Amino acid sequence: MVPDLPAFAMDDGFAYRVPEIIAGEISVGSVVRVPLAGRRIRGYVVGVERSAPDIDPRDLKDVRSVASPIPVFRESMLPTLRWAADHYVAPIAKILAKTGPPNLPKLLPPIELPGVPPVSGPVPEVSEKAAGGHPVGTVQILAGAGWSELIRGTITPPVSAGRSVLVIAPTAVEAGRLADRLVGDLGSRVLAVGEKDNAAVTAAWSRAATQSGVVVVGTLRTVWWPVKDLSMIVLVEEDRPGMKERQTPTVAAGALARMRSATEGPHVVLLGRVPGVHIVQDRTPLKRVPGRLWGSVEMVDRTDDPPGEGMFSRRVKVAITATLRREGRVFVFTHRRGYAPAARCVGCRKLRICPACGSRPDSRPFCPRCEAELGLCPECGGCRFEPLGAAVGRVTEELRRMVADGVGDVGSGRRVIVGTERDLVALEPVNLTVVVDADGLVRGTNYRATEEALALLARVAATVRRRAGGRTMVQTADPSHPVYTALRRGDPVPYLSDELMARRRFLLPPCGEVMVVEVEGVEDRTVLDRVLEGSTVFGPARAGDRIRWIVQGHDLRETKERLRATIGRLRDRGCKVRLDVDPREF
DNA sequence: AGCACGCCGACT
DNA sequence: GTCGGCGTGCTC
Repeated sequence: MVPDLPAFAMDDGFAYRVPEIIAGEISVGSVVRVPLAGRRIRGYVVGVERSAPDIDPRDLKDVRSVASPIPVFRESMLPTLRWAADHYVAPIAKILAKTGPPNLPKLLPPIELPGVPPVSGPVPEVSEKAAGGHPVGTVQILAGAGWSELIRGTITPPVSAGRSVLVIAPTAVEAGRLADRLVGDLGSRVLAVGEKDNAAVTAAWSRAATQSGVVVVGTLRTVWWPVKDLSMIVLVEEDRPGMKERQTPTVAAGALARMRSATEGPHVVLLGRVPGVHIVQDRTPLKRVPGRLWGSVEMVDRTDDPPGEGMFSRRVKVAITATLRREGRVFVFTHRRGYAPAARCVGCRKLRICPACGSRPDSRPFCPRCEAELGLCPECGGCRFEPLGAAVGRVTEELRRMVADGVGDVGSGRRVIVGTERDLVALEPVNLTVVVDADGLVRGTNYRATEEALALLARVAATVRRRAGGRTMVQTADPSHPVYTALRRGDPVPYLSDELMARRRFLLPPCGEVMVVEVEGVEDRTVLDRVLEGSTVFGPARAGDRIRWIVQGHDLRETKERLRATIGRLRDRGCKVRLDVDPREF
């Protein structure tokens, strides 16, 4: 039994005696209540044995009760869960806690499931094998549109064979949208997992754990669920930020799904426009669905512009006004990095201005320039402020000079919409999309900058209505860059192969391992010296209130094992330790 | 995570 | 002399 206490010291767990009366209710994965150090705590059963090998049975304490009528994980999941604890350097209790629902599970009476109308999918051989329970591994589907139909076709054979599937999207909005589309044909088989209502999430979890033939549709959290008869895990755009946990342990849905696939047998089906570089490394089979991955892209070389042209090239300005004249809609994409942040009131959307010095402060309570207390919004008295890319403000201003008041953000209903990455999810298709400064993305300092830029620009280029002759104009000063070549051709794969070669040369992921360690509350910059010996280390360096180390190596398993003890000691001393394994950026 | 046990400084 | 600070260690 592993106590539900987030400390490395609990990893080995403790042995307890199981009283006769509850013996029938206990199995691996049960949540139990046990006495420990003079109090009662919750714990997870990780093994049930006839006798404890190295302890006198008379010294054992009794399990007091079983808290969960359904085990929160299966014995077959334990290798994956242990792997996650090692790989992400997390206490096993923290990992085990992720498998269960937010509240205690409850037994639900089984429901009658509707029939499944037959539909064919893009990878019939994988679907059939999933239906028959014969594992094959991972496949990547490259498709630009119609994702819900593709998923529907892919999951139909296993679901009609009475097996279950898990469909994971990067955001709750996208998962909800997918679930809505699948409900049409699959009805009550679809378990839409929201993010807010804990009772509803618990009910969906309980259903998925006990009744096979269902389709769980949710976000990252569901990748841990002990879905009964799990035959397939579908990951939509596994490389998006939403598919990796932000806090320690920084688990990536894709990595966990692959590990579950290897040990429990479900197939992994990846769906997206631009797969990650690791797809080439792993030789994951690719299935291209007919049709373009994204709309047509036109590069606009800004070095051709006369000086003083402003934010938009002449060609782009002409295209914007022409689109508006034809009653079309325009999306102007910009990004925040490289610009000073500003903030606006969540209530009245007015820009926040410091009453003392007139500067444009961010969301914090004090002015970063003059340190005056900023207080409530002077316009409406609101107390919440959201960061606003200064880029969005400047782009909006410049566009207003061109098209008066037809400019707004997503949801404003205006004909010209200015937005960033986070606005893409809610954006309705447009006739023209403009990328203000693509070079800012491609030339990021991050080792994954170009890969990320291609994936993001592909999503941006997918916002146009293709049938109506829509297109994306990308402003750049470097039009021959390989990312733009891939973008123009509508094919990411050759670029990914080249990028993999470059990574191999520098032992960067996926050809090597990287990990970021951040410690808050220690002054001694040598605390990790001995632990990190043998790996390539960058740092320590200041990162806000923390000290940061970047650790790189061919294989960091031993380093991580040593780190467990050191991190445990640091946390016991009250230091905050953040560990980002396989970081998206460094 | 808690809680006991520990060893040093400021008090009736 | 003791009350109490919270650093180290243990919990079947």
